[in-house]
Order: sequence, then structure tokens, then C-alpha cells
Amino acid sequence: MMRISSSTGLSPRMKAPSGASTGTVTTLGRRAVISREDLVAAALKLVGPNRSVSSLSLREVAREAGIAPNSFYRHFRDMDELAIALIDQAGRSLRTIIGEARHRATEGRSVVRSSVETFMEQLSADEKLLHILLREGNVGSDAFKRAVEQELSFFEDELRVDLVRLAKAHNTAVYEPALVAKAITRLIFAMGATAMDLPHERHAEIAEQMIVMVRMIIVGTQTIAVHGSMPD
Amino acid sequence: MMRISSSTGLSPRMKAPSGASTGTVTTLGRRAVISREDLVAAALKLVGPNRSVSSLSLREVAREAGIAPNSFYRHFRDMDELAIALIDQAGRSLRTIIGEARHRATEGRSVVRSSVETFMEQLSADEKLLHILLREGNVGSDAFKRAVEQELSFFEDELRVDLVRLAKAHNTAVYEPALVAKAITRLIFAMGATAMDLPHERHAEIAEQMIVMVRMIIVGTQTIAVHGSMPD
DNA sequence: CATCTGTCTATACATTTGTATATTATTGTC
DNA sequence: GACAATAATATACAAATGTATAGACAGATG
Repeated sequence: MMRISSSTGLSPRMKAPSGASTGTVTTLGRRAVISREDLVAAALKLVGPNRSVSSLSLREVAREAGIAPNSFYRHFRDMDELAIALIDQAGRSLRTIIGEARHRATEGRSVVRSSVETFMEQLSADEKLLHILLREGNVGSDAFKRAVEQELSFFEDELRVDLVRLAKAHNTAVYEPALVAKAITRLIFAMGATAMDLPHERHAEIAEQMIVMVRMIIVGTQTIAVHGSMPD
Repeated sequence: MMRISSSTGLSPRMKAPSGASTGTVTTLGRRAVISREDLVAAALKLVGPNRSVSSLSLREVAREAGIAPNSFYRHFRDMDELAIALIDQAGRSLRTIIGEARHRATEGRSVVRSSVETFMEQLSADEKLLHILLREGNVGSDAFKRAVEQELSFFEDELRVDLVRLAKAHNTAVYEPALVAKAITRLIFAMGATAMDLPHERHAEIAEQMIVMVRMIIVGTQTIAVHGSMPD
């Protein structure tokens, strides 16, 4: 936004990103005082209900992390790369959460209810990360949007196999499971996004709405699968 | 973002916004060479798939409109106010579109299909305005978000009365019509938002997906209304 | 005509941004 | 300890932003 040809400017002495998650056994040269993860955490502290990732500036993040602006380039090519790292982390976090929900669900209670409630609990607790996944998929660079879209499709895939598995277990049918998974995912995410602006007291209410919505979709797909026709 | 106390700084000689849409019969003083609408149009020219409203700068819009930066203050207090004017326009545009779809639908064809197809057609044709409504509800100021949310609830309300009316006409029942309307609205909007990044050739495909999704929800609510119970 | 009133422009300033260049600091290896 | 390699900083600069101040312009009214 500043320089006209900003997209072509690379960092001065860029190298490998300091052994991201690998142990970095041989440190030749000065020891890194800050890591990629620290920068991601600093960025995370800055985002909020009125602060989107795409509005963060490089200098702002560096300031929050307590390093000189130029040191940022040691770890990321630009803010866009940081944003994608943020999405990765958010996606990983979300998928483990839902994995938990899935395990918890097998212990007798309703799958839908337990999954939705886990989702909403995490929304309250871990706001920042989910913020990014839920709300910022539509703005930002193409790479950023692609990363969000990929996380969503991971989610959809897992949900789809779950739906098919559950249908078999309950001896019911599912019409177009892929589409059902997509509908549920998008709906839950959209509802979750708006829920973030609401006070926490209303989260339970939103969760109930979500549950009814999901059940309507599931009943719909089962009914269509049995009767084989759809209404106009 | 610039000044620390920027939110308190008002425009130098601010007044009434030059008679927004009213005719401005009595022009005392110099004739206005530019209108609010011109600025809104200029802003609209600048937004795109990778350019959100909240990322536009005051100077940028003024440049596009061909006026001096300071002249902007004659019409809007700040960019936030412009953004809300944009939403108003987008919302009005969308509601007239759907009104058309509703009329068209009564002429025999499927209500769902005709509404969804009208929606998607407009998505292709009038991208910019719908962009704002579909994608930017989650970022930006509180006022901005509230404006988007209001447009969504207008939409929901109209859909809800339609659902009830149609159910009566077809002699079927609807379980929780308000929730059904909300689910359909959010789902269509979320799907529409992702569709905007896709090439136009795939829009028809997305429309078909939307139609199936909506029908699943409708069949679901009808089935639940009849049987009176929901699955786990 | 002069005057008043509202619209628009010109200039200016402090601030922030991204990043280029050069320098310092700290580590492992010989 | 000298050396090389790497991390981090300091300084600097051009661009851009929001906006304060002051003046120029144009039309209505006296």
C-alpha cells in the first residue's frame, strides 16, 4: 500500500525461516531471540472484534513482539505470510477441538448437540484464533483466502464421512452427503461469526438455534433420501 | 490510526450533509459540484475481490472522485460514514432484486429455484454492491457491522412471511419459521460470498448446490412439523 | 455594486508505513 | 583469541495518510 512496487521488494538477507518447528540442532551464528511463533502470538494479541488481520501493519506486530521492524523479515517475507501462518494454527486448533467433540459424542449423547456445544465453548474461550477462521475468509489476499477455504474443506470432509458413518449406524440414508456437510459447515461458521459480536450470555441461545438448524438439514436429507423427490 | 485522538476530531466547518437525497431547492452559496452519491460511486469503483471497503483511504476515494481530500468532509464525517451509506445502497438494491424474484416466482415456477437463480444472476452482474453485503459484515467498525446485520434481518423477515404464506398455500406446515428463514439467509449469503471468487462458469453449479441445500432445510422443517420430533 | 454564505482548493504538518543500508551483537568452530 | 556466520538493531528515506488552517470561488441577497 505504501510503495508502488511493494510486491516485488524482497527482504534484504532472507534465508530459511530459522528452522520453524524442527529442533534446529546446529545453531551457527547468533541464537534467535524470537521465533515465528512469537510473532504469530504477537499478531494474535492485536486482532480483535474490530481489528482484522489484514489491517495489521508489520511495524505494529514487530512493536508488540518487542523487536525492530526489520527483524520481522527474518521470519516472514511479509504480513501476508504471517497471516497464513495464523490460519494454519487456527485450523489446526479447530480440528483438534472437533476431534474431541467427536470422541465425546460417541459416549451416548447427541452428536449434533455435543459438537455444536463444543464449537461454541471454544468460540468463547479461544476467541482470537477462531475469529480469523470465521470472519476473515472473505477479505485479504488470494493466498489468505485460499488457506481459509482449505481449512473449511478439511472440515467438510471430516463431517461428510461422519455423516455417512452415522447414517449406517442408525440405519438411515443420507442424500448428497457432501452437500449436506458443506451446508452444515458454512451455516455453523456463518452463525459463529455473528455470535462473536454478541455478549457471552447469548451464546447458549445461538447454540440452540444452531442445533435446530442442523437437525432440520439432517431430517431433510434423510427424508429426501427415503422419498426420493424434492418439493418445489 | 494516525492521530491518537483521531476519533474526537471533527471536520473543520461541518454542517448538514448538503441535503443527501432531497432536491436541495435553496442553494445558498456556491453550487455543490459533487454529491454524496458521487463519492459512494467512487468508493464502489475502488472495491473489488481484493479490496475491502475498510481498507479504502479517504484520500483514495477523494482522488477517484476528482476532488480535494478535504472536500470529503463536506459530505461525510469520515470513511466509516461512507461505508454505511454503501451498505444502505447495497441493501436497497438487494431487496428490490429479491422482490423481483418473488414476483417472478408466482408465475408458476419453483419459488426456491427462481429466487436462488435471481440471486446468483445479480451476483454476477452487480458484483461490487453485493460484495460489500456478503463479505464485509464481519470486519470494520461496529456501526458498519450493525448496518450489515440490519440488512440481513430485513431479508430474513421477508423470507419468513413468505415461508409461512407458501406453507399455507401448499397445505404444509413449517417448524420454527423464523429459524428456517435465518438458516436459509445465512447459508445463501455464505455460499454467495465464496462464489464471488469463482469464475462465472461455475456460478450455475453453485446455484444448483444452493437449491438442494435450501430444499433440504424446507423438507426438514416440514417433516419435523408433521412428526413433532427431532433426531439425535 | 458589495456582502454574505456555503463549497472547494492549496498548503502544510505530524505520523505512520514498508523497506534499504549499514552496523553491532552473539554464537559456534578453528 | 581470531574468524565466520547469523540475528538483531539503528538510521534513514520516500510515500501515504488524516486533518488543521487559510484562502479562493460562485451564487444569492441586500
